[in-house]
Amino acid sequence: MTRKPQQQRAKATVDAIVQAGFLCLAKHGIEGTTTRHIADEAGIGVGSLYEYFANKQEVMDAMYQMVVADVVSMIQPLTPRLVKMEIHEAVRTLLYEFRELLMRDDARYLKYASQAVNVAQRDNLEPINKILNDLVVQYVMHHPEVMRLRNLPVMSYIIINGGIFSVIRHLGESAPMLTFDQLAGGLADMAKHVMDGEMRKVDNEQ
Amino acid sequence: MTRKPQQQRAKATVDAIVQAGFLCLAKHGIEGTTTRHIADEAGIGVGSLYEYFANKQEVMDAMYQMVVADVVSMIQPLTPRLVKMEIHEAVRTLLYEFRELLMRDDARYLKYASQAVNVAQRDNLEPINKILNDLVVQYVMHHPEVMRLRNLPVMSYIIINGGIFSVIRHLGESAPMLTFDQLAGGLADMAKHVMDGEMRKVDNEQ
DNA sequence: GCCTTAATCCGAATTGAATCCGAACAATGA
DNA sequence: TCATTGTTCGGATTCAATTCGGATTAAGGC
Repeated sequence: MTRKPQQQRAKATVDAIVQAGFLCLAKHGIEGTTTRHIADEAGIGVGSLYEYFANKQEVMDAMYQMVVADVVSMIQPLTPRLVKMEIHEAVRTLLYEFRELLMRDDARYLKYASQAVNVAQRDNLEPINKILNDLVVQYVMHHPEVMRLRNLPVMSYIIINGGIFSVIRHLGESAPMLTFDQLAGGLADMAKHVMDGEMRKVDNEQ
Repeated sequence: MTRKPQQQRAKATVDAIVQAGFLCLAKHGIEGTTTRHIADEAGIGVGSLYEYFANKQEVMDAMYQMVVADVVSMIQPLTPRLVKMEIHEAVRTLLYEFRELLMRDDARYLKYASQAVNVAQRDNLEPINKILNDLVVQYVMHHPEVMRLRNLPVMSYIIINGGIFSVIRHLGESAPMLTFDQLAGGLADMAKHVMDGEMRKVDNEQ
């Protein structure tokens, strides 16, 4: 029966468990992490873990809550500054803060996020990346005007990764805020805008 | 000791196991799927499963291979048509084909992909989505000219989801093809291009 | 300070799923 | 047909997650 920690030492125990969770995840990976690992790392007995968490998953959930809370409280105080910036600068600033947060404490949040978001890292999205890159290359060959613009690699990387993730996430949503048509149209528009925009940038520099 | 299937019936067994894997995943979710489930669904004994797969993970890997192979062989024959299209049309076409593939056979690939790509669906990225949406709203209030353009929701959705995923994926890569600066700059450029492009579209319609 | 009670901690015992293994059952081919 | 090799099977084993009952410790009233 899981209970709420009331005394000070119990709060410390709960916290130690969550911290140990991050450490173990970093050390052993998500599969290799056992409740005994976590308990040992936290310096407590296995039984104590189950006083406050119904099961291992709840420990993971608590870790997740912590990540989310930290992301939110990273963005919140940043908002007033961000909204006054140019869009370009705002995005960059936010991204660098995000990276800083992920890398903090020996990248513990990043390690968690990598495991949580993306299991298929064991091997490779490589074949898919490859064929999509081939597609881009061939596309460029058929549209010579595109060849002028640089950071094509960057833009493809983002659109490809972002596209795959958005689509999978969207199709899996139970109550999507968007229709698939909107999403697909949006991605298409985005690709077009990026191409036009980059092209224009090149023109202006000439 | 895992072996290669040599006789016809053994090949059928291997195939049945992989197929059963997809069915069980759809039925019980990734956690709820046991080797016995898979074996039962495939109409074989548990032991047989271990003749061809060293462990449960290898079954999952085989499923993954199959998804990847099918994605590749979906794109390959499509390429000649795609490269002749306008970028906008090409992206849309590709996305619709991708969806069709994911939805095929009672969405078996989608169910796999959702589980594989995104564990944290149990609860919510909600807090993060919310704060980011708030950020967008406040941003718009400070930049009234932006207010004119519609499908802001679509564009935010894509940039936010795509951005989060790209960054996590990139930071986790052992041999990244891009620097973080390039990625961040690319995402920022992209946001700018989209804003400019959408704005221009609205202007033209007036 | 002492006692009562609830909170906390513990780790051996239980449970159940993953994996192993050796016997039984087909196929091949001589 | 027999020998050999491939295949299937499900009970036995292993190992991690979870439970449970008792030991230990803090808190508060007297």
